Amino acid sequence: MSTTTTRKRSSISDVARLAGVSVGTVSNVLNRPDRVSPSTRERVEDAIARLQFVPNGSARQLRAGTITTVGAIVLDIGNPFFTEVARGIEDRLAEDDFTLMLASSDEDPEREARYLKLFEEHGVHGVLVVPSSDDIEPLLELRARGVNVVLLDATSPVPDISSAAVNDVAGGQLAGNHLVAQGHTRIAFINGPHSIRQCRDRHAGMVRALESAGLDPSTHLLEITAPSLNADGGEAAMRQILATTTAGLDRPTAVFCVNDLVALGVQRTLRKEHIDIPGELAVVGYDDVNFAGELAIPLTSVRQPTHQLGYRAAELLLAQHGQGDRFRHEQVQFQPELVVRASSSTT
Amino acid sequence: MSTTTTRKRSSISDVARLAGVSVGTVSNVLNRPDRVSPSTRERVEDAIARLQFVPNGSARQLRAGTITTVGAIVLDIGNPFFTEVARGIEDRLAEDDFTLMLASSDEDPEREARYLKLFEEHGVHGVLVVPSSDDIEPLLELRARGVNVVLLDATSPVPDISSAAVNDVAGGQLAGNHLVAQGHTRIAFINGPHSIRQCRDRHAGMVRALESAGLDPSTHLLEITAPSLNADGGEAAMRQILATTTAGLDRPTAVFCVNDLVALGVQRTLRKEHIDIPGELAVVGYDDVNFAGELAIPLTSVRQPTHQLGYRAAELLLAQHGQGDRFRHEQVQFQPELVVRASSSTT
DNA sequence: ATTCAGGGGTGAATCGGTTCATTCCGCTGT
DNA sequence: ACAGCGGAATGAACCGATTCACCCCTGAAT
Repeated sequence: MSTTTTRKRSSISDVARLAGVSVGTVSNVLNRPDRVSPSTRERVEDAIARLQFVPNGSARQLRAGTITTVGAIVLDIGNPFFTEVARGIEDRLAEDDFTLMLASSDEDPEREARYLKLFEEHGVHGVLVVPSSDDIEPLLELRARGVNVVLLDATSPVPDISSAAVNDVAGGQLAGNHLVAQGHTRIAFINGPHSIRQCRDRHAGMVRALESAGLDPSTHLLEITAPSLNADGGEAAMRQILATTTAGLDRPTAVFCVNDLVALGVQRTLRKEHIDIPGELAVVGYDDVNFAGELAIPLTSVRQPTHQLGYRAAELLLAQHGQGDRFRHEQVQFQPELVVRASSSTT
Repeated sequence: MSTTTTRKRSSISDVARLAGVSVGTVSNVLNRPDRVSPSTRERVEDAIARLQFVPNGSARQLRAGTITTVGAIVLDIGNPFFTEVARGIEDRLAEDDFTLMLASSDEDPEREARYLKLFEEHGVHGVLVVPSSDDIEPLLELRARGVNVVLLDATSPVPDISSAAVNDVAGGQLAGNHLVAQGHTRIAFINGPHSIRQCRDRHAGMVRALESAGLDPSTHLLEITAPSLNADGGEAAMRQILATTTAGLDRPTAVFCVNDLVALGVQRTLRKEHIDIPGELAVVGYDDVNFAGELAIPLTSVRQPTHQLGYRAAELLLAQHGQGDRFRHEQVQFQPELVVRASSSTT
């Protein structure tokens, strides 16, 4: 049983004293054991064990500079899409013995900035960021200060920064084409703020789909901004649509949701209101999260290669190691894929 | 536009030189602005801005000791239960301007140990841990070395460590009583390894429910260990049950799943195999995650106060601040609640 | 015997902040 | 004119590791 008293952390010099060697030797035991004779090494290791010595990471890092931690900031940790991406990141990092620190910005640039500062102050090797706004200037500055930066689920507007993303315009277009093909001409889009690129792009894709079908978006597309990008936000937005439109008249016959959590809220609302899916209202989501296929009405959704996205982004980050300005940055883009299920298909 | 060259981080003495003051003054501007005359303060702030100075967290922490970061280690970041708990933690921490570093142990004690070490080396203020095994000795040692520790979703076996948990025996019992009341006498339990307390306790609760109904668990309860505690694990376990039992004979008429992700996998499997829920097989999950009520067959589940759990745990951690050994530790326990839906109810 | 090589170990300098005893300076009161 | 005072600024010591120039010693080579 360990003691219950809180004693001060012991330092490398405590170990050195107890083992009867110099601090330099202890440091060598820690970092280059082969440079130390077996007998002294054992003495030192004994002392380490006896004192329960744990090296002070701050001191080590202060002197040595580099470190094997990377930070990641995603928009919403409650969204399975992002946790799957995080899993992909972790898997790639683990291959090089790096560890991940995960944080959620909740789409708030201020929170994002706070975490970036935290990461930078602690000297992470790099950061993977899903930007919560278009202003990537802070990220460029961060990079200029020596922190590797890779944009995640975003495409870099400048060539000298790497990014991994999924084509969201194509995703929106897939959804739009599908709905149009199903004969819908009044479509609602429950979206997030256009300050978020993903939202803007998916909207653009939807617009493009309508236009290429000869439908004027300004009359055939109704965009609603959800108060939050989760199930509750979806419910609120759906209720707003129901409250401001009349069935059979101006009410949309299909609703496209910016993600599956929103779609979940929409389905919940429609069930409570006894509105038939897809008969009265077709529903399409985005992300194809794990439960999408098992919902009361299995959800049509746009699938993204989540794990791959995270994995590749981490790879881009690790590749920059030590390359400095010489590194050839890459903008990787994956393609989404439509998974059609009962929520939008009349057959 | 920022420059594209990677320059070295500037330090406090660079700022001091540029502003024409001493390093001490710069430090004061940073930490106690009121001790500095407005004119010098402005000069220093100018210099900071011009150099894009970001204080080195390692150095600061090395000298100052304390810090406002806490670490949390959960079993599976892909499980909405844990992300909701994390949200609760974050909310409480934010009130005191602390920030959260989140990590996932994947139920692997070794990964847990790695993250604990990482957190300790970086001198976090404390850690919240969902233990991946019963051996909390490492955590006690960690505490003895001065890191505050609170057990999350676990009850401390020793009185001098705080914890916040939900009564899992009661949860298992709720599920068991319900299934028995519905007339089931052959029940399968898709569980995780008993090295995880939650799994053990839920099992104990189920056993207790059967016994109090006069049913011998050894013949009426079939426990299967899922290879992983997610949808894929649930699917594998369910297929194993189907492969080793015969409908109408020894096949269970109800299956209790250790969490909702597993239940999701079970539902998926049963749908593919055209087995009716709850007619041929009733399904009960655990956690009542956001999508539980919207599944094809709405899922009966044991609800836990996730947000509250995280919030309270964080509170317990923050309360220990500076109290040292004098602190009166607390073992908080919440009660779960059964939410009955169509997946287990014949009415 | 002398030189040399090199393994093993030493300890002071260093990283970039915080802290605090000390100095500096301008102003008031007598 | 001078002691006294207090706000502002200084700069050296310190936190705990890493690093590296240097020393010691033993055994091999000349």
